[in-house]
Amino acid sequence: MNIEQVLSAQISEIVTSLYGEKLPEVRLEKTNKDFEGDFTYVVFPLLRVSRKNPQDTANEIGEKLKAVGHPVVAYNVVKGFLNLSISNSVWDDLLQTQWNNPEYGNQPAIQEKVMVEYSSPNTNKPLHLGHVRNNLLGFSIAEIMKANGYEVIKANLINDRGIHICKSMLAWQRFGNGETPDSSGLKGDKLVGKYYVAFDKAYKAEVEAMVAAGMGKEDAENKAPILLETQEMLRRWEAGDEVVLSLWRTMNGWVYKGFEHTYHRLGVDFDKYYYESNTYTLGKDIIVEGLGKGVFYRKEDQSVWIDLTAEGLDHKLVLRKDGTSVYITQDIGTADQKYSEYHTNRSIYVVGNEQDYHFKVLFLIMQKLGRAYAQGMYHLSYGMVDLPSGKMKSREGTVVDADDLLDEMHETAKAKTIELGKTEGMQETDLQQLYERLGLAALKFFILKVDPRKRMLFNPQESIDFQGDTGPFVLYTYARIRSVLKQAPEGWEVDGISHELHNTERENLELLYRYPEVIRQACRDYNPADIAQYSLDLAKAFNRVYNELSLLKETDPVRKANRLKIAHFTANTLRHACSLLGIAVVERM
RNA sequence: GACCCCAUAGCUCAGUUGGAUAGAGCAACUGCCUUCUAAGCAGUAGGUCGUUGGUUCGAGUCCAACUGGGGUCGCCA
Repeated sequence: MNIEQVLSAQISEIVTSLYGEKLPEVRLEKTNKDFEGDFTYVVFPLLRVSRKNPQDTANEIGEKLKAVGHPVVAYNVVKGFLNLSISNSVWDDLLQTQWNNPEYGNQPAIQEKVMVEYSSPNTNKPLHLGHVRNNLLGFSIAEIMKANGYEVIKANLINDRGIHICKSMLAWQRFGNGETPDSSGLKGDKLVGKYYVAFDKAYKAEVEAMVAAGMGKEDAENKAPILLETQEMLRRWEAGDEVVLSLWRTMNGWVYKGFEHTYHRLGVDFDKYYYESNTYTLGKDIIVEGLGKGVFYRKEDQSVWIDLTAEGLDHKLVLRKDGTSVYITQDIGTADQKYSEYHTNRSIYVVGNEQDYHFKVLFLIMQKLGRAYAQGMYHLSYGMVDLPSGKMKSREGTVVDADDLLDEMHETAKAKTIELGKTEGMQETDLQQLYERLGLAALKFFILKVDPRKRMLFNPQESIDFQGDTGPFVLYTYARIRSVLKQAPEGWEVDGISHELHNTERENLELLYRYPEVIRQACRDYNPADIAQYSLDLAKAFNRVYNELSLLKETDPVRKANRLKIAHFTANTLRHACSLLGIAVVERM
């Protein structure tokens, strides 16, 4: 039972005895910084039963709480706010039992499995900043769920087939002259992306020529020879044409190699890969099942639909008139497949908010089909990363390439580090690792500290900060603590009776105390930003301690030991929080 | 046209289930390194929380309308 629960129970009991009314729940808040106290109880809602003014009501409760003896040692009342000060022994107890616990914050294992599907790239172009946000969110959510006791399966559903890949393939056939990643030195995904752009260029030229020759624009867009040829290529792919399949395998192979490189550098990984070339036929049998159950209906043209007007949505096509599947057909089939393989209690889809409607429909369909697991499906819908000029568009080249960005971050980290000149005597390999980790930390923090649901702005003209509320700041605080601890003399960990805590120490401990709840909250909200914001608060709190008080030079051995324990505890927690964000700490910077 | 999301300081973002005088960082300005890492700390300045109503002891937070931005809307994924 934590302190809030103890307090809530005490208050509940006091209120019942004073006013004879049982409270549904007692809500405590963290006391505002400008007031004395640790927790605040707002008494306004109580006035109805206390029949006294706010001051008297609060005083009455405060007096009784204090009389209990623990944990409240003092209180004050401002208007209707009852501010409670908690005994130092609470913080001391936390410190002595947890300061050296590297697992602090982790929740006990629960018997629940969750699949987190993220990344899910198309294989016709390289990854850009939008994918980076997806990857970082997916990875972080997976880590957060693990810390909350879930068994997590990270899945990547690769969109490896379809008209867009055929576009790259056709353009390569036509303009590529046999170019390969080896022959050109280009990363595989970049090479394929290059031909995707080449296709678009050739296509636009054809359309333009046809329009100039007098054809209507829409007509031209549908009848451009290069497009017709691409559609023919897709038909041959579906028919199992070995020539097409072989080219498809080769080019996808290049892309996977390129992706693997970027994933590895980003530090994300997967337990399970799904390929749409395998899953795109799934779901048709479920459509039949749904027709039998009356969930779907068939139109005269043989296409199959679901009527969701009762749910405030629309009619939605689930199978084309020619019997081929659409996007949602696959997702219906894949959902069943995932469940039959893993029997997950929850399934999280990390996908952009442009697909909000799609997932709303998908989840409804699974429910109507009577799938019990539908209850645990969740769409982690995140906003786009916009540029000052607007949306990123691959075809138009207005994208921030993931690899380029990572290189840039590395170089910036290097320049800043050299400028500060604190890395004397470090090995070259260690320095390279430092630059890479710093650059990644800056990027990851920049992305993860904002609410996933909101769209965010990235300005390539302004480099991502290394100062202020940033990843490097958190790493700096960690490295600073490590540096101090390295210099601490042997045997500093003396035990002793608790003493009066300095304000900054107390605030540091209060934050440490909150960490497990932050982890639970981040899981409830599916929001890594909770962790990021918290780690900033914690780092700031420690830096205040550091600036106001001596650690190594403290003469009182017990105070010194406790202060170093706070430092150690903070470092552990920062490292833990960083790991949930996919950020690796550095021992020195 | 219908539906969904968003709007907080010059910029980028926080703001717990409705609570006290709306907070950080960046940019600007002022202090603090012959003492544990100054990628830090302390401070100054910067706000009609898009607008107008409503709900109530209390609204940045909830409701409605409006304005502005983004997204989606039967055969791309």
